[in-house]
Amino acid sequence: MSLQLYNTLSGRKELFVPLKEGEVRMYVCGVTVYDSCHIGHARSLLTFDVLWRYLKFLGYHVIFVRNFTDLDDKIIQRAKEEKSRPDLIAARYIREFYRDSAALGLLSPTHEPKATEHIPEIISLIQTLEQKGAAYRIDGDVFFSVDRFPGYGKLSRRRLDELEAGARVEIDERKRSPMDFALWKASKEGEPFWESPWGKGRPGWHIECSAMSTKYLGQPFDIHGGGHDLIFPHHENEIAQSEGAFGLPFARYWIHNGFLNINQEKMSKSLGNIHTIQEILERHEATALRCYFLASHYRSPIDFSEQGLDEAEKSVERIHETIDRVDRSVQSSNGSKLDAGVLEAFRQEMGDDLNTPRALAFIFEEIRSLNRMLDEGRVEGLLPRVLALKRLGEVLGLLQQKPELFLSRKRERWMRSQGLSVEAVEELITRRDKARSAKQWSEADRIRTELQEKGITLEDTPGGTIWKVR
RNA sequence: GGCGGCGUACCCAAGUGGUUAAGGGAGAGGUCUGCAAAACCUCGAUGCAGCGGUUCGAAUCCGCUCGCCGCCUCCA
Repeated sequence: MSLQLYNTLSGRKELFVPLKEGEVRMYVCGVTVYDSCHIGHARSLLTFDVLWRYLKFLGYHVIFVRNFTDLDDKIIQRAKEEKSRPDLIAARYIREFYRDSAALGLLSPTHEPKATEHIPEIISLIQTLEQKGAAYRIDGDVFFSVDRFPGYGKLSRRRLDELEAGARVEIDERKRSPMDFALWKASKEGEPFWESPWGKGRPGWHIECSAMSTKYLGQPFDIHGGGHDLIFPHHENEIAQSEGAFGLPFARYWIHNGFLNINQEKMSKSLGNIHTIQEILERHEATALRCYFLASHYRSPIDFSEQGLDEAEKSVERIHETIDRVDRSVQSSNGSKLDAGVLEAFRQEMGDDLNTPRALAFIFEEIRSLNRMLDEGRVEGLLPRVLALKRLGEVLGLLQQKPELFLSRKRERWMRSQGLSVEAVEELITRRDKARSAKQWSEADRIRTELQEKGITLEDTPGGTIWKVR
């Protein structure tokens, strides 16, 4: 089954064919480490985590690079505010990033380069641009000259004259053209700096991605991704730098995830509507957040809501419940094959520009079908389908933990928040069981009601009474 | 001003020319159960912002109108 991906560069879905057969080289813009990551970052991270997992599922060897921007104005600003140092600020938020990343269940990329560790490559790239006449220096600054790159604007579909007409940014009068951007910035007193042919300074924002992507992936490489907001100017500038320097295409497929809004507004510090990943994961399972995002197409904007997250949590719980039910009732035998039809149906949906909502819909159809088989006691042919389903769950990152672990974590969080103890609950259940055996239904129901008021639901199954929260 | 996107049931959300408009959550009825819960079954949009048009046929294409949003500035 083929994979079609929407390429921002062409503005349409294209058949994905990697440059080198069987191998995919992919670069995604990571975060600037000046503050905690929020759920908008989470959406982008999860989008490309799923793309990576899916490419591997298709059998590709994937080299995945995601950078850290560990030096820029915002980090310097933050350091000043805290009377700290930029490198310490960056180190702190990189640590936080790794913690969030683990909590979200992200697979680690092949490489996670930092801008500060690639200064020689950056300097060398700027020198190449200077030699080509695409860059010019003013005092200790070096700028890219957009007029020297005829393709400027091809990614964001803008023309230079339109950009200039609409430019609202305060223009640095020294620049030759208003859209020229900094490749290298002379450092001011007290700012971090590196020695360079242009004096003490530091890289501009865009140049690091050009330097690092090419170092690890070569040029051209297959996929370049990031948030929708990066199309202009960041990715446009990356193209200008890399193609301007080497005269080769830069990245072949440009993939951008849609934005996440809060109450139809962008998340921003000034609006005070930022939800950090950490904050959300205190109240919800990471799997629920993942499922919530997967229920929308990655390019569509999402208007974030906790209600939506609650609904997603219920639906993902159903997947876990079903698989747990299968695990409890069907003898697993080794050597079982994965059901080819299930895998193929999944590829069909995902192959259409990662249509995860449809892939998810298919999974729920399978869930219903499997439950019916179990209800009816028809277990022949069930195992291959369950194994295939588990595989799909892994590719989407939904089934990273065993179902019983998902259920018990949810239970623990509830018990902790309500100040309940497992022993007390199980004691009550034992008493109810005794009452039930004696057919003392009113006493049994009284205990069940008591537990229900504490958010605990009982299920009397043939194998005994099990309990769930909320 | 320029460029782009969106408006589908109570809520979320697929579907971009052709049999009965996915899926999830909520709701109603039923099977099962001591009663429940879970699971399963059934039922929920003669209609896809509105109005015109093209077509044998449109949620899907075209035009207009209304409403909402993003980018053009640091931003996932």
